[in-house]
Amino acid sequence: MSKSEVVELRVLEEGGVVPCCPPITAGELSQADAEKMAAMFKALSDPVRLRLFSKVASHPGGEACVCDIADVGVSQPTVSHHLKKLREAGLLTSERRGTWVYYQVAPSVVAAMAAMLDLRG
Amino acid sequence: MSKSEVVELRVLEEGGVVPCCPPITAGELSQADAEKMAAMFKALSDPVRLRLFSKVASHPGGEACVCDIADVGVSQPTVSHHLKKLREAGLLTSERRGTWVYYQVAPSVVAAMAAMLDLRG
DNA sequence: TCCTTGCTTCGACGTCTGTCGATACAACGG
DNA sequence: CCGTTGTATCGACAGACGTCGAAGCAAGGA
Repeated sequence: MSKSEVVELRVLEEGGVVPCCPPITAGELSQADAEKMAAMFKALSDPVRLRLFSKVASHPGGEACVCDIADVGVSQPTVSHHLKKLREAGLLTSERRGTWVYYQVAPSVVAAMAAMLDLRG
Repeated sequence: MSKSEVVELRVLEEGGVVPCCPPITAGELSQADAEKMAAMFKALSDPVRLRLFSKVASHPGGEACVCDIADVGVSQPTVSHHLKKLREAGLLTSERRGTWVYYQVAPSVVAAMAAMLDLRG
């Protein structure tokens, strides 16, 4: 990474899904699209984050309390750090309910990835 | 990353496609699967690499000479460095023909990504 | 009001990464 | 041969990243 700017991935706009980027095989990516896609892939480029994401995604109801998914082999502050990264990338959303914080997969995230990979069928 | 091991992504075996990992939403990822998938996403987590990959993928014939794709805003050694990373991740293959080196998208890479995202049609 | 539990933030640390210029290597043409 | 052009490797450096323990904040119970 040469820049330290935060590139936020917009896969959701109010009212519906907005594809974040053109398919990766459809032509040369613009600088801006490349940065958006890279931010998304980067968020998934760590084994711990991937496991956290898949734990949330596969949890009944599509959401999970931090305490349900925290057992991924690193300390609790590190789990929190990775969940924050996933939040910032727009892949997860979080909500406090009483004592616990619940994480959900942001809607249409997987569909947005599918669009990038040109798998709209 | 805490470890420095090289995790090689095997999307191709002799004779056919072998899905690298289970779908990301199908259940909790094993440590090993998470590392393989992370390696693939990591290779695509840089804007320069993403642009190089898309240039190769969208080039007529599915392959491109380095000289055709090298204009991505960084120096020639840096381009070479990124192409090497994409090769090591199993996303691109390369072949020297005379003076020039041609890069191709490794077959079934995109399909392997689709399997991860559970988009099997 | 205190203590306990769940989660986040802070500060520090070693390691990995992207970048470059310089240099080396490969293939070809004179 | 030697020079030229295309590509890869080397060595160095600044910045980003993953990790941890310590400390902070939020919510609820005694």
